[in-house]
Amino acid sequence: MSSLSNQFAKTRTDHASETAEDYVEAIEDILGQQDSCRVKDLAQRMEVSHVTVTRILQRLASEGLVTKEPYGPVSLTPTGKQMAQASRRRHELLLEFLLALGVPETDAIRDTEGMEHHVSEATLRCMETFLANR
Amino acid sequence: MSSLSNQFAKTRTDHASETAEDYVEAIEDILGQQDSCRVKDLAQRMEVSHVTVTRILQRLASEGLVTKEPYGPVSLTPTGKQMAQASRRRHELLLEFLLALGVPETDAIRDTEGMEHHVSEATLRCMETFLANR
DNA sequence: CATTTCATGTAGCGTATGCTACACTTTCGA
DNA sequence: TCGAAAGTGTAGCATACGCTACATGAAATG
Repeated sequence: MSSLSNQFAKTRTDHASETAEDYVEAIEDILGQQDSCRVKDLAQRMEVSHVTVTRILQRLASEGLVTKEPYGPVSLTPTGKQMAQASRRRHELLLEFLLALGVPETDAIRDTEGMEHHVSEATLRCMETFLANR
Repeated sequence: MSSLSNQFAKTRTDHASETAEDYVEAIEDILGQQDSCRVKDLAQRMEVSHVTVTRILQRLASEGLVTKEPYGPVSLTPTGKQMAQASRRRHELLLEFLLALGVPETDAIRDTEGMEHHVSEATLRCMETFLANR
């Protein structure tokens, strides 16, 4: 029961790192489609105002995940890239798993967004096993 | 891709209702174990200060989910009970599913806490089907 | 090259959640 | 029954994220 309570607390203080993961993943994604990632691109993608993006980018920069000059484009640091790729792996694996489970694509995509930050390595491995043996 | 972006936005504004679900579920749980649920019980359970609990309970009361007199115990309204039971169903089903998938109990419990608020009805049904056909 | 337009930055506000410190109620035991 | 202990409330602060409004930089266009 204590692990349960611990998790309640953890969940609540982890929103900042969830946001970090969402952003670095989005940045990597955008950079895979176009040559630069701008505040505007992120604002559109995340459906928030550019102000919110700017502030979050400042925090991510202070955490060493992104680099950005004033009025310049956003890029990922090596640490940021690493986080983005780990996040992406979870994202894609989870989505594939839900689809394999029979979840309609619309729901699977939606659920993946919410769930991806809460899936442990252990669970990911079980999902991989499930996919391999299906 | 737009449903993906929509979900980003939704995820970010849904923390309040996630908290509501956590709390009503915890309250129901506590009331199943003892005759009354106090601020102190919730504070211990959620591992936050009693101040945080008090404030959240005020919000939940204003939303019609709980009732509470000053210095008195907490109880669930019919609406609150309903939310608690729906939340509990998701919780238990998800946990059972993860265990059936082979996830170690410790990880399964932890993951369930984080994921339960992000699992759609569609996915829950698929998990039920999986459990039935295993 | 000037002006308009688009992108970005900053100021300032709101909500939700977290805390410590202090005040007040309730409860319990000497 | 009265004082200490436990529980609860309130004040005030911090962080994260959301916004609008306004200022400024950059880019595009006539």
